[in-house]
Amino acid sequence: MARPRKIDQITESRDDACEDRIVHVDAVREARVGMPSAHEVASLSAMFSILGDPTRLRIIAALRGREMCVCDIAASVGQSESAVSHQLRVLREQNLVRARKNGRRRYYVLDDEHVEDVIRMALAHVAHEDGEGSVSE
Amino acid sequence: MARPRKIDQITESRDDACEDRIVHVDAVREARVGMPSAHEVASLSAMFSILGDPTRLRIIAALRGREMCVCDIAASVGQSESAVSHQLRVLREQNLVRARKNGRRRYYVLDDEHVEDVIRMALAHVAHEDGEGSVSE
DNA sequence: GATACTTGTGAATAAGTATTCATGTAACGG
DNA sequence: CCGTTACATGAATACTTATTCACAAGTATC
Repeated sequence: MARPRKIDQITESRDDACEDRIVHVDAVREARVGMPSAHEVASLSAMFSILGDPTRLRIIAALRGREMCVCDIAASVGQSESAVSHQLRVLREQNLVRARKNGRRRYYVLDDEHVEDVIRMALAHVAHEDGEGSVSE
Repeated sequence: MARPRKIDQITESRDDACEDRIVHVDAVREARVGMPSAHEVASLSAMFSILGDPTRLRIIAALRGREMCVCDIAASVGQSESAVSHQLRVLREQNLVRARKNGRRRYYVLDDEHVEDVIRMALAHVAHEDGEGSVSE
């Protein structure tokens, strides 16, 4: 009925808490052993959440191999400069982009070489899915 | 002040719309050329959104190399079976997991070899970030 | 068939979030 | 200075979403 909490609490592995019902004890144990740490899960989900927004994804895509000022980014992704600026702050806080100041412009560049790899791999994934025809069914 | 729309409209590239101000015309053109298609952006962001939830991420992590029934997944990720069932439906609809029915149990497996790769790469990224000490500052 | 068990699902709801508007601030030009 | 440009930021708000509760549906067991 409610939604009491979201983050911060579920990052616990609950090894000590009551485990409602377990059918395959060994499978659960293995799953728990192989489970990324709470910190890793938090970092990963934070990163994926950031990439999960179309505007941010476009911003990152636009910045591949290029530095751009805010208004050009806005034009590239088709959003207002204010909206882009808000999202750039999110990306900045996660160290995904970095800004260089030149006059009154601010030129943004990607600050994370791994993110490009992840997106490239995910793009390949999407292309493969489409080719296989198993994307939306 | 408002937030009139979110998806479905911003997926347009707006090549025809008014582009507020453009400083570096060539950079914007290049960015637009290199921009993934609206369909790709939508698919990518949908996939990243799914991975952006800690519970779903844990579910996927638990299912790596293993098939599990719902109650064991719930015990592994530390959530109620209902919550897990809801999330499994999301994962099912995106063809990330697949269910096998056996008696009254339902055994889930990963249905996407690429997702594991993406997560593995992202994990490496997080580990690297931590080592560099540039994750939360 | 009745009952217990496992999972799916719908409604409710609280928390989260992305955009817009308005405004602030720094940099440059007059 | 004063206005303009380029960007940042705070508040407002509409939209999204993850969990919980209650219950339904299917299955095995008695």
